[in-house]
Amino acid sequence: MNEDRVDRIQAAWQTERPDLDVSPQGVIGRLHRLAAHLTAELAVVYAKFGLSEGEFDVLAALRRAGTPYERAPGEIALHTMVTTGAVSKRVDRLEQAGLVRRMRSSTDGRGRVVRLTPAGRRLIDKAFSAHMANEQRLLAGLSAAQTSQLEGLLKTWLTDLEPPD
Amino acid sequence: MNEDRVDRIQAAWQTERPDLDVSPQGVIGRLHRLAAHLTAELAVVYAKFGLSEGEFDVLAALRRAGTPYERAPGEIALHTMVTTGAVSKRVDRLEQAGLVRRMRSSTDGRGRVVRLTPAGRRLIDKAFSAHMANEQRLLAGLSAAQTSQLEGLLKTWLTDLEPPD
DNA sequence: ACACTATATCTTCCATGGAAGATATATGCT
DNA sequence: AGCATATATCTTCCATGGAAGATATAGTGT
Repeated sequence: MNEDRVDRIQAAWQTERPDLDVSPQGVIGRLHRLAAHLTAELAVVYAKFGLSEGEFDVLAALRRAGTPYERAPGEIALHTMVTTGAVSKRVDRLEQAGLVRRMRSSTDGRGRVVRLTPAGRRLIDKAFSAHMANEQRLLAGLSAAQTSQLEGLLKTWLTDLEPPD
Repeated sequence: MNEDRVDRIQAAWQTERPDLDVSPQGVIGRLHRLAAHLTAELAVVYAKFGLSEGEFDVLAALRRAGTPYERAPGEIALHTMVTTGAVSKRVDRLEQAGLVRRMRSSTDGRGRVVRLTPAGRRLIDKAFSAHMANEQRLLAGLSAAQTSQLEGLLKTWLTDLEPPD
């Protein structure tokens, strides 16, 4: 197969540090570059709906919770892999934009609940459809067989790194 | 195979948006989660050497350039996938720490050259060895065959998304 | 040589998120 | 009940990086 940027990086290390086995970079380096490119491509679509990646993630987490489209901030933090401080600020911005509302938890005085407004629901539904179309496009370079093989390998690895619950 | 977090997210979307094909998330969602976990794990090792990820990347780019371990800031920006503004600040910090020096380019009055100091060279050599050991560890959950299959698929995809030079 | 445009780097301003502290409420123990 | 500890969220401070403007120098056409 043709040489890509990661191959060139590996070749350079091979020359400079022949004592090391740099083969892990073949996987980890490429995964990082892919993630960076994908993130940038996905953000283009979020921006069409006036959203940043973080805001999109929060709306998506609320939307897929199902009616009444609400979750506690701590729960959102877990789903979106950021701290509760970050969630707090994202929710501030979304609330400002009228896409979510903050309410007191009915069961825990310390708790709050973030709920999608009707406008938030409409926006995330449109944005998510466009998001999926975008992801399809980004995967178009792989055949169905390659995609499913890749999915299996990523799942195996992720399960290893991210123990169940 | 067992259900992981991404499966659960997909199942939720399937229920909420049965009109959409959310299969791309099986690959893209997992890739993002993996990248996030790996980034965090790798940063632990950088920190042992007093480095952030960005600083490590700059030192690594200089180190693998070979003697005399120097590159122009713009070149570093390309290699590390950040803007020249970010490189400028990273180099500020590294220079402050005595790990690199900035010099005028001998061939272009506009250009500067960033060069590893002997201390920088020593540090990145130690840090990079530890980094590789860490990457080996993170890949330990996959067999050699799985790793090489995964590498092939990622390379195919990356080549599609990141056209050669 | 001069003017215009292009390029390399740096600077400034802003957005975002993490870490740790602050606050309010819950829970458990005596 | 009362007190200590735990928990949920928010706030504050700081680090980092992007975008666009500022500066210096190159290159190009006349």
